[in-house]
Amino acid sequence: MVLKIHNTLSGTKEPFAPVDKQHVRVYACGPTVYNFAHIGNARMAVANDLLIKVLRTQYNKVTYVSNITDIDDKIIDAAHELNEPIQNLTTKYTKIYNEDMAYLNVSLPDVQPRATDHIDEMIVIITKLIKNNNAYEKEGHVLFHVPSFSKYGVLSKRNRDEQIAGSRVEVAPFKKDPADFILWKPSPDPLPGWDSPWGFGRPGWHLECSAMSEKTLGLPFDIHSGGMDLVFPHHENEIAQTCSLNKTDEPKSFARFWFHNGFVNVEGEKMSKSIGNIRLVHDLKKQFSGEVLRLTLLSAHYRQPLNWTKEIIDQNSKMLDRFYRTLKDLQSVEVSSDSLSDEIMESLLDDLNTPKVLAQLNTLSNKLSSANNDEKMIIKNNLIAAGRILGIMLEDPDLWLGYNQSLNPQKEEIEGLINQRNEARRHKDFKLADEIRDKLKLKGIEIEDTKNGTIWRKDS
RNA sequence: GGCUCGGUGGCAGAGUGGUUAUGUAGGGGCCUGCAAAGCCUUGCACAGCGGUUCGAUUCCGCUCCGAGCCUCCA
Repeated sequence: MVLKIHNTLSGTKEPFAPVDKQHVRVYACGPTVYNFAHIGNARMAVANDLLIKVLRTQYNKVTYVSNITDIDDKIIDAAHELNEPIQNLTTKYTKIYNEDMAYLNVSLPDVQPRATDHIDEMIVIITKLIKNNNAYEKEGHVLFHVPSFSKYGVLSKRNRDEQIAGSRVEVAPFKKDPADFILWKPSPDPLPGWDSPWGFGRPGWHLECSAMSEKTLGLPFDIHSGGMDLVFPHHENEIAQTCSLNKTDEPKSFARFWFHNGFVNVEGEKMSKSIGNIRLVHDLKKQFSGEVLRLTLLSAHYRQPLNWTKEIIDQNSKMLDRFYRTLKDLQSVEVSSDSLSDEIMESLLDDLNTPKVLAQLNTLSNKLSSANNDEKMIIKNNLIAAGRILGIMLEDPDLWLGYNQSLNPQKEEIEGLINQRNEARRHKDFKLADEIRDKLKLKGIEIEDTKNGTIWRKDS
């Protein structure tokens, strides 16, 4: 079985082969920390987390780097508005980002470099780019000269001249070419900055990833990832910088695979501040469990757009409950291995086809009622093994489903009522029995009469 | 205007040149005093028009529709 990944560079699904089989290296463009993470940020984190977990089933050593952008004009603006020091803001939101992602069962990257810790490296890169005639200084700015890189546009498959024709971008007067982008810009007082050969200033956004990816992983590395929208211009510019720096026009000398996840829409519309429909993980946490949110993110293929609605959250919540119920029914079954069936593994390896995996798990789960012991073991093994990679079904089934409320403060009262009801049922006083059941229902308690007696759970 | 990617059943969402995706919602039934949970069963589909083919939802072309990017953006 071979892992296949859609490579934006070729526009096709390709068999994955690492540069170094002993050490797979992945870099994902992480968040700009000036606010709470939204569900779109989460999709990127979850997609990459899944990619890494799948890679780890195939390779012994995988290093996952995902940066924190902690210097940026949006951050400066936010800090100014809140009248808060920039560092307080970025430290705070970095911490919250990591907490929110942990809630979604996203593992922390192996390395999480910060842009502001790599200013020196960036200055070195700029100096070299100027020396190589790929960049120039003008009015305190340093710009990358796009025509100096012949392969500009390979990733996003854009023809520069055609773009410019229909472009509505206002071109800064100091640009030699309209497509030239900023490597360094001046920071007039009181804006934050660093001393450089071009004066006090701060780096352009694209530069940090070129600096940090090379420093943390070395070149070329295997997979460079991020959200769809980063393809142009961010990743295109990174390619131009890093390749020019190393005097090559071969994009694969930077990263072999480019992995991009699709967008999350909300109720059919793009998330945006003006519409006011941004869904923050911070808020969703109050209403939904991490596993439900994560499963919902995985319910569509990572490259497809995902329409975030209450309905799909509910659907996935039900699916997850069913999986847990299957696991509950299998509690007494011993697991002998933790291996995933070839079929399901194949789906994961096929460009992370999570909807297909979920369908397979459902099919498997549906076989429970007619399964013999061996088959039950297989069902359980697969659910658990798949859950570990997908980041779901990690809780205790009884607790998840609301059973086993030994710590519920109303436990005695509830069980008292259940005893009263069963007493009434014995006397065939079904009117009273149903009244008691309704009363429990109002308390959020659902009861089930099984052949082993009445059991109860907290209704979610 | 340019580039890219899509249009699958009420909804969500995979996939395939000829055979049930799967979930959810709906219909019918079993179980139950009635429920709950579970089980069984059953509708409902591949945007349109051409072409290739013995056969296309699947390949090709065109049309229509939608989304993203071209400007900060996950």
